[in-house]
Amino acid sequence: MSTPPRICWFRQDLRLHDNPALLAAAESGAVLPVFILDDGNAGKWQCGGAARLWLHHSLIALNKSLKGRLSIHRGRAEEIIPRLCRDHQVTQVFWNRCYEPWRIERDKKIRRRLQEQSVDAQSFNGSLLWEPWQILKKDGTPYKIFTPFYKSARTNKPATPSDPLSAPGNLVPVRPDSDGLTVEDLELRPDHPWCKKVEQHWRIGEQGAHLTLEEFIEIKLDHYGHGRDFPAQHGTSKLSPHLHFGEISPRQVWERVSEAGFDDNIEVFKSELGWREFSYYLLYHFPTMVQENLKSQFDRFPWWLNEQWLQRWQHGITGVPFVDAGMRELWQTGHMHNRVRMIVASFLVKNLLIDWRYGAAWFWDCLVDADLASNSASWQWVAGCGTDAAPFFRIFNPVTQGQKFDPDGSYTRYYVPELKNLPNKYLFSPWKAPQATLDQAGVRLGDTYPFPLVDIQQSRNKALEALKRVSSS
DNA sequence: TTTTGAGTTGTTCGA
DNA sequence: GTCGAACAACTCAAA
Repeated sequence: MSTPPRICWFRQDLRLHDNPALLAAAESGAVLPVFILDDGNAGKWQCGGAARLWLHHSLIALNKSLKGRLSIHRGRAEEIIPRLCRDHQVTQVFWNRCYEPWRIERDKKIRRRLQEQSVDAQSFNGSLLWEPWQILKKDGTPYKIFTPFYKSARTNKPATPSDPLSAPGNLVPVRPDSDGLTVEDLELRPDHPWCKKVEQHWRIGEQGAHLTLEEFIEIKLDHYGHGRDFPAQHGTSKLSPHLHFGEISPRQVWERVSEAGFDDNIEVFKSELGWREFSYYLLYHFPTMVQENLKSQFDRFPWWLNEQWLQRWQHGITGVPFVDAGMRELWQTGHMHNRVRMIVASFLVKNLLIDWRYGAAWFWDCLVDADLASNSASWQWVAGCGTDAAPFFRIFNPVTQGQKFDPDGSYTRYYVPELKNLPNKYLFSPWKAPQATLDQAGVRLGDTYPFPLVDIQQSRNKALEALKRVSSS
């Protein structure tokens, strides 16, 4: 090897196409592609269980695209990257930017160390449509409300995001034979039957991401605005885990749906990409939001942690069928339909009065698309402590929501089969069913299916009282 | 500085 | 069954 390779450090961008760091690295000569599992720096925010399973397969796919040359490591990146540079006489390192507070800190440290050993480090935008620092109010401070943020992003800046890049045409990945670990060595996939169950729902990797996008555009996009609300219809894009790991970029998604035309459905879908951007934007400007209430009045909120209630929520045995269906979907697939996420979250926070952080932690471990920005921002939104959160009186009624958005009950019956013989009228509130109806459906409350943990009306009123006290001070 | 209108996704009650 | 109004008060963004 005459000239030393350049390092392309893969992080949340496990793809070859529209990868600006990779393209720059491949511009002249060989590339040493690197991945590091850096649990030490991530600490509490290391990749959760379900996401690790995803990562396992995504790395296998990426490694394959790189002809098996991905150099895989585990440990502290601020030690590994400089060491690789020394070992292989590397003088240039390329990566795409990440926005989690711990990653920003770490990357700064690495940049300094590389500078000390005269290695040039360059970073790029590979995972956002707009950089968080590009979009500010006239007074130079960041937006806190989605609508003006999104409007500003789409009008003041380049109205459409920049075009995606192609994959490098001349990619020569190199990896010294003895270097690094295998994907299996990272032990991301536990030996557990749960894995097989989750895996069958997904096509993981860059190719799978594009298949998923094309299918979405083909089949679901033209009624997305309405269809996305009905969990039994599978009307959402299911792109979130692909986007989280960067198997596909938001620029690529934006461009493809733009090519599909212009109508309300496409605009609604684009605004969902906008919400993803806004979550990253908030995380960048308000990094404490992963742990702290964005509205500090909520520091006084009388959360009440009932461990048993929390566990029953986690395992989908709250006795409220629509909530249980969602929690079981999460457990079985590593995913939950967006509308149902709002409902189970609202139930935890506003009916059980359990702190949103416990809910966020459970989602973090169970979701294949667990994303620090989206997870934190969305939980704060539901709990009402986010900057532009829902009005305090907006509390989802899990019975009404079930009747409205799972009208034939097929989603709920699928995940809560012990109620499958109940008529629609009582499917979402079995506690109201006459005894004869329960008997006929083979349901024995308190035995085959639990009584509800709380009374929906009473717990709602309790939350309203608490919220009233928090906001008037 | 002051003012004005608006703020993802709801529910309930009463006409 | 359908429809509109009420549900707090506050903060944000822009004029």
